[in-house]
Amino acid sequence: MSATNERLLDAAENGIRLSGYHAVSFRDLADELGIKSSSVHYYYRQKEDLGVALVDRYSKRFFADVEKRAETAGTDEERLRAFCQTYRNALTGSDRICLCGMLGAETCGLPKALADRVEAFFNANIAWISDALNADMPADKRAARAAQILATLQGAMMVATSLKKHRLFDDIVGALFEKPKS
Amino acid sequence: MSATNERLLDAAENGIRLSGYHAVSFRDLADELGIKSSSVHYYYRQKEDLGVALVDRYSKRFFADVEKRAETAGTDEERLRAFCQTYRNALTGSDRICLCGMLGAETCGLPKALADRVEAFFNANIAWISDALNADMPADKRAARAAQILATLQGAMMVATSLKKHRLFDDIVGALFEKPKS
DNA sequence: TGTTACCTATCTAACGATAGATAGACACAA
DNA sequence: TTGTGTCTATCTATCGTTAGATAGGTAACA
Repeated sequence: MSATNERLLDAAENGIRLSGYHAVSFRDLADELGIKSSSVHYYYRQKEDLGVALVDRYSKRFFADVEKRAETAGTDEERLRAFCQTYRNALTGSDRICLCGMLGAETCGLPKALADRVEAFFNANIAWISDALNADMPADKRAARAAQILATLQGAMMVATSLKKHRLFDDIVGALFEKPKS
Repeated sequence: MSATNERLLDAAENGIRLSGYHAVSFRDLADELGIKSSSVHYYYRQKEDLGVALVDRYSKRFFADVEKRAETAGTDEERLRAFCQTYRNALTGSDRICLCGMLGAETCGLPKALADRVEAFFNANIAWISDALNADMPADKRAARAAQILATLQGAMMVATSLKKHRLFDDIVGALFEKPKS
């Protein structure tokens, strides 16, 4: 992949994570890179293609990061914390919500191929978390708990950036791990 | 407020909750109502004004519904459940995520006046939930727990609609109230 | 009563800006 | 010479927005 292509994906990812799919235009991306918008079409024939490539790269990087962090984790809870840390890093490293969080909200207004990738990302998230949950939890409860963790992470990013209080993300996710007083 | 004005707000709210602020145009709204886009400008000079009016109406209706449901609630937990029920009804009654959930994700791409209203909506949410939380919880933990509940609700709407599994919302929110096994 | 003035709600028509997209030429490197 | 990457130039469609006309209703006034 060429350097320009990579810069293109970077710019598009930033823009979408900040303001949404429909708020990002080929012209803006081209201007940011110092090229012409027709050159953007050279890399991605349609905007939809750019979106799909974006989610693919994002998803690949995301799970690579999760796996890397989970490698050194001993317990189930440590694996879960590693997962949440990937989200946290995505937020605090860029002040932007998850790419798929944004696209997930916009689902109904997206090209089908793009919406399908986002759906796949979420399903993979839930599958990963389910695996990390304590095995003595019944299977159906594991799925619900996994979905809850995913929803909390996504919602926490959205609320925290919207309120411009990034610490809120930590507070929210921290409460997720709190042991109930016995 | 005239009937046309009301239909206008309805159409705009539906569109934004489905696909986002930038995906909704005055022309589309006008077409849906069977009027001209210039007539939309008669009611709202700028798109920003329409957005602000939309959040104001949404917020007013939202808290009216919450209060109505909470009226008959005896315990703190019942009040909280009433709050969540308002969200659930917004989702299942329309297959759309929260208006402010969508706008919150798009915050960085919105006119400031609009982003401010969304922020105010979330702050009011957190304040309401905090009040409903058990008073013997320390104040700072109440705020974190309130933010967590809000984030979970918002995230649950997004994930559930994105995966087209609306039952998932109930599973997620249900897990929020689950008593830990002692 | 008749007239004048304003208000409401809509229209036609157009503005400049921007959207996504395409065709074809050019330069350069393998 | 073939492919890669970028350009110029352009297209059609749509964006938010504005100006100005029109018709009907209401209210004040002579």
